[in-house]
Amino acid sequence: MSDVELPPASLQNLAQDFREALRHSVYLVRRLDNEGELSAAQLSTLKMLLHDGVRVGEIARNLGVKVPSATEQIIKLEKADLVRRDPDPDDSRAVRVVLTAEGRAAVDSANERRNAVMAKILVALSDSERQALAAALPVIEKINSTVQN
Amino acid sequence: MSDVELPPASLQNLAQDFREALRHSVYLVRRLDNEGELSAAQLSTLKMLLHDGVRVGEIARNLGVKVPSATEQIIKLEKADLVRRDPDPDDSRAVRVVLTAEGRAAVDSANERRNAVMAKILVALSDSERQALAAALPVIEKINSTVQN
DNA sequence: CCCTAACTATTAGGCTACCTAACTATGAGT
DNA sequence: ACTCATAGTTAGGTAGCCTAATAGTTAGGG
Repeated sequence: MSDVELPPASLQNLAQDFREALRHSVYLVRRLDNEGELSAAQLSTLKMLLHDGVRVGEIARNLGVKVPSATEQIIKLEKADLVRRDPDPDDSRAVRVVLTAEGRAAVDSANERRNAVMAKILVALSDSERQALAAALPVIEKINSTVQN
Repeated sequence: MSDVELPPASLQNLAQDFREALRHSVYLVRRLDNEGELSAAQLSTLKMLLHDGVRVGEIARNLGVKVPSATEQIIKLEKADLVRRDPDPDDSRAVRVVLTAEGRAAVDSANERRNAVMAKILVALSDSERQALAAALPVIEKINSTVQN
């Protein structure tokens, strides 16, 4: 390989360290997940629906899963009366998934519970640590958005 | 609830935003996972073994899973000749899991592949973005370490 | 028009990785 | 030596993802 354009070692290190942090974060997410009445996948799905009337395909795309996986989650949520599947008035192939009142309440409650757990962790950090974290979040989201495919 | 000790709204927001970032990162991790010959769980398990002779219970604890889940992974890795299970000389209930030469090679190769993918993403960031990310990683790891339960 | 190609969603079947409960074997304390 | 705790495995179950196959709908070209 050429030595032009070769990313500096620091980039490799950053990649390594970031990957490691993400790996460990998986355990954190898992922990958070036990905290709730809703699974992570279910909560994520419900969150998509806060803007009413979303199609299955759009949900799948936003969640980074295939359409059948989204359908599966939606069916579970429907059985729990958290969502409803309405026909799309404009396209009868499509389905508009909407939150029920219970669904909306469930999102709020699950969100609060999980935020509380997370806040309890964050409160142990110093101001500068919280600042560093806050400053990095947009970057992380930018990175995440590159995966949107 | 009392209004003393109540965390400021910014803490709630940070918790919210961080959770959201983690949620999206799951998709990134999934993407990275398809990049490798080893699954994330397998690679994580192998990584534990870079310090030779680790017990099953310790692996489980480090991976944040229960012992049977660790056993399951180890058996798969053993079938693939990536690890070996040796009796513990000091405690014959215990098992010392050690990497084989192939296992060590597999870790290195999978790591490189994944780092390369990640580096390709990171190279698109600006210097200050990379700095912000780098500055936050220790904080994130600190947060992660609080979960070690 | 209508026929084909593209698209939306569901169903069917399969895999991985996790869990709990029950078991085996060994170790350690009294 | 008996009991209780500890290390690991086995058995059985669940969630969440996938691909392939299917049904129904739309849209565009002859």
